Amino acid sequence: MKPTIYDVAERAGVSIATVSYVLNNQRVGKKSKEKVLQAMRELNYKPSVLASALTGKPTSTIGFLLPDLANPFVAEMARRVEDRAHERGYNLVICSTDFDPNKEALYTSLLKQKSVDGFILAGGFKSVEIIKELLEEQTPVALLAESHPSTSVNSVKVDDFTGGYEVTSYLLSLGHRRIAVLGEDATSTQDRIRGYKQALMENGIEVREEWIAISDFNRGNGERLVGEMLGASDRPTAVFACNDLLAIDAILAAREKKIPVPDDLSIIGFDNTLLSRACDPPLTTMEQPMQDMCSQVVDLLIEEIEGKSDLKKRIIMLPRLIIRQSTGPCPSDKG
Amino acid sequence: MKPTIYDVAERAGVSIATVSYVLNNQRVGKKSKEKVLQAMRELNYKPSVLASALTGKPTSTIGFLLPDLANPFVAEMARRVEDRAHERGYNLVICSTDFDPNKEALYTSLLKQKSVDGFILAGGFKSVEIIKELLEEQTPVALLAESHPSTSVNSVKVDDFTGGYEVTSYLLSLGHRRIAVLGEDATSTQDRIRGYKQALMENGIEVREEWIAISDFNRGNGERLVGEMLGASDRPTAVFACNDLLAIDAILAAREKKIPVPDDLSIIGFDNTLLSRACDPPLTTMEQPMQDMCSQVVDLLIEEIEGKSDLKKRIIMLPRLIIRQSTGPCPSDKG
DNA sequence: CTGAAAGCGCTAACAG
DNA sequence: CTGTTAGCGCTTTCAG
Repeated sequence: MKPTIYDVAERAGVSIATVSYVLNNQRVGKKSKEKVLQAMRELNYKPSVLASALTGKPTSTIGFLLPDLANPFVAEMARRVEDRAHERGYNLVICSTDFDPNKEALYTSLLKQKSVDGFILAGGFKSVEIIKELLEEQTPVALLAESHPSTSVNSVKVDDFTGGYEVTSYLLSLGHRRIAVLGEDATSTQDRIRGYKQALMENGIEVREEWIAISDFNRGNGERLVGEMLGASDRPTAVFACNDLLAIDAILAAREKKIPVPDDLSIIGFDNTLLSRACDPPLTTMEQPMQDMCSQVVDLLIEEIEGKSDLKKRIIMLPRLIIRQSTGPCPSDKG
Repeated sequence: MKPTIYDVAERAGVSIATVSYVLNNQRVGKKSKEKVLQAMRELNYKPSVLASALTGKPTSTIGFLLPDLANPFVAEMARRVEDRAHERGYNLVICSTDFDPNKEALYTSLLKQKSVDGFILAGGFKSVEIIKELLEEQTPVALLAESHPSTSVNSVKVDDFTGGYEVTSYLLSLGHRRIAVLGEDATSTQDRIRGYKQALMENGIEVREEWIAISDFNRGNGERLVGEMLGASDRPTAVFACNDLLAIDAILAAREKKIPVPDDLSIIGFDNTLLSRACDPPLTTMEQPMQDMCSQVVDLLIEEIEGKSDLKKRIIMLPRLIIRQSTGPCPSDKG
């Protein structure tokens, strides 16, 4: 069997209390301490987190719910969160929710049973009820790339409205007037679209609802949606995709229809994932300062867990336009 | 406070033992059972996994060590593993090791303290000592996309040798004679390269060591390595990249040097990740049957955890060539 | 079929 | 400074 605190105590010739004290660096005489440490080494003793957690100590484990780990953007984010969490001595239990409130409920419940110290909810977390419930139970929570205006909860995100606005303004500055949007059913998308509409309106351009496409989360759906818009005789000259993956869908759709990018169609993404550099043409995209955002949520959550701070914060970062080769001036347009 | 088994017992007017029995559906009288269930519902009682684990029950948590979650291939794999694990009622604690034996040691040790039921070690797990140690301690382990020939451990992987052999044979069949390889420092790469060499030798083609490049794990390094090979006057007409990410590096390098793909340079990847369809040209690549592999490791591990089977298996799956547009006939060659 | 009670490994008063 | 001891929430003999 694995050695327990009793084995260590016996070997060191002290009581288990003393061992426990050195474990938690409390006041312990130098000599006993050395004996205990020695015994621990000899037995290769590792205290059980379970047992200590049962007495009320934290488990140093964070539940991290995200939409879909297979999405490269999400994965990159997860890695950042993981790194910061590990730096601070926490592990991550990761669950993909697929934007499904049932899974959200299931996983939060399960992980609470496993006594995680808190939750990071990323991307498009659907169920506001669950967030409220966690809050009421005093379970530490922090939202990443998401925020619920009406609830008082820690969150870190990019300013999506501004992002959408700037993307659109950039396309407008290139002369585009017929700009489509492709998004997912997430609050971030909605904000980006609001920014998009705002920019259009400020320039006296009519918003055309048929050019606002919301993809569900099945892969390939985005490609089809863009394909349909491009198939129309009166087609857009630019597509604003609400994330890089969708932008790639748009590129594929254009390639399918033999529409050259960026000559006849400009495509702009969002996120600046690794993909955006790798695809062809390299993607013009809005960068989210992921590294920063991720370490911030982790820190925010841990402050709350460790009780160092009980005031909630909402941190909003500004996205930044990265211009590559998927966008260009609007082709001469007789419409 | 959260309700405990005592609260339920009290409310139901039975002893905690009875409650525990219904929790584990043991023999319990129909009436008491109903009362207990009722009480649980009313209190919204959820048993603590910690407490039950402390008595020797499993935690239903698996430690999943992988090289780097930010790598899209790895992330996709993680998602598959996650799905299967969840289906079977397990959660995943995910840790990225960056091929660093120190991290491997750190995380396995930490997670053992947290009483995970077993480990899945994926990709390029470096430290054989750790694997042996886990085995000796009887900690359930399964390797994914990796195997250690000399140790008796559950594993699921693709036949890398055959993969390398077939990739190379395919390039040879297209007329290529000057084939470079780009890999990472992992055992899978070594096997694939062995297959590559074998194919060359069988065709009486000399192996040129300067065309075997091993990238370290810093991004962009692959691109530079390929760039150097392509810069030489006597350059390869095909590149076999040992994974899709490296293949994209190769594409970028070729683009940089204005070498058209596949006309003047064929590039072939490995893994068939989502990326391979998205990049331009779409990548010819060796597909690993990931879905299958991932559910198999999970099942293998869980069988061991649940003690249903104590014989070890090594499952080897065959990769499959997916031909897309990044490969073509060898350009006429005066060499 | 059900209850009393010991114990899982550790923490934290409380005494000494 | 150190030991005794009572839990933490649950499982599991062992009696009844």
